[in-house]
Amino acid sequence: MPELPEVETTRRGILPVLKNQSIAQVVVRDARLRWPVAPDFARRLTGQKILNVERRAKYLLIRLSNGTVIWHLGMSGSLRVLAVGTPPQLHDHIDVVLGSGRLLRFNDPRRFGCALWTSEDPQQHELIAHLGPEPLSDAFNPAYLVAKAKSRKVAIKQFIMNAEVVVGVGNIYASEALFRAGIRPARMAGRIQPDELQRLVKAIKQVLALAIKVGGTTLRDYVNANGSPGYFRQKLFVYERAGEPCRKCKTPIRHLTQGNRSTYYCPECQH
DNA sequence: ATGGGCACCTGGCTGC
DNA sequence: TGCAGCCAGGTGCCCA
Repeated sequence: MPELPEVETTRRGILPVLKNQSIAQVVVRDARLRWPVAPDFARRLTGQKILNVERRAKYLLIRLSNGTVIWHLGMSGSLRVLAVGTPPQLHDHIDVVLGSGRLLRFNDPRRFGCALWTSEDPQQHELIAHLGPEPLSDAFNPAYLVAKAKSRKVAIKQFIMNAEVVVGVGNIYASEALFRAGIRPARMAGRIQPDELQRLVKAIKQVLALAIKVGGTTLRDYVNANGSPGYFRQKLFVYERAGEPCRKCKTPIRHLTQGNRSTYYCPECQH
């Protein structure tokens, strides 16, 4: 479910609630996530103070006085803030109960998410250390992307979805950014001209920044920390719009499959 | 090194 | 009404 804007929206929602709180209790109802929740997860967290909530790629980093929780929402996960005593529902796998009388509740129907405690520097964690630059940072710039794309034969859409190239660009925003940049998603990355890649860098930054501004995209079940949906769906130009008229030129939007994922583009606006 | 395909899992929708 | 088949915001891993 969540791409970078949804994870960032979640981070901003939970940060003020979690910051400087102590963890009174942790309830793990189902440990069968992508990687099983460690048997000592609850014990490691209980009694710790939450110092900050950061984000790297689509991972939330919950900084505690004794370490860090690396939390990923997978395809269908969400973190919500609720009052202690709120009855758990189906797929509510983990509760982090705070001293304030509120709790952080993790719901994840498909269980592709994970929650890992580490005492080490999370930036050095094997899931995080090898990741490419943050899309909204200066390190992600045209010169970088041009160098990175050189002689790469993968389709540009799969290329920008590769977290080693740039993090945080998922299936929705990859199609949307390519539309905004006017680039066809199936073209080989290494054959895209520098000026086009420059437009693409700009488009990725713009689309992600705008999506964060409006709270992300809710297609089916994404909700933020307050249980509210995101409003970027209204601003989608191509995603899930196959057959519908392009918002710029009225040409029907096309669909294709790349790497087992759906891609959408306008045959008139993208070359 | 690179690219491609599959696996993990549940639920919602479609069409027979 | 029931059910098989297909699809879904991610990403690690295995194979050529």
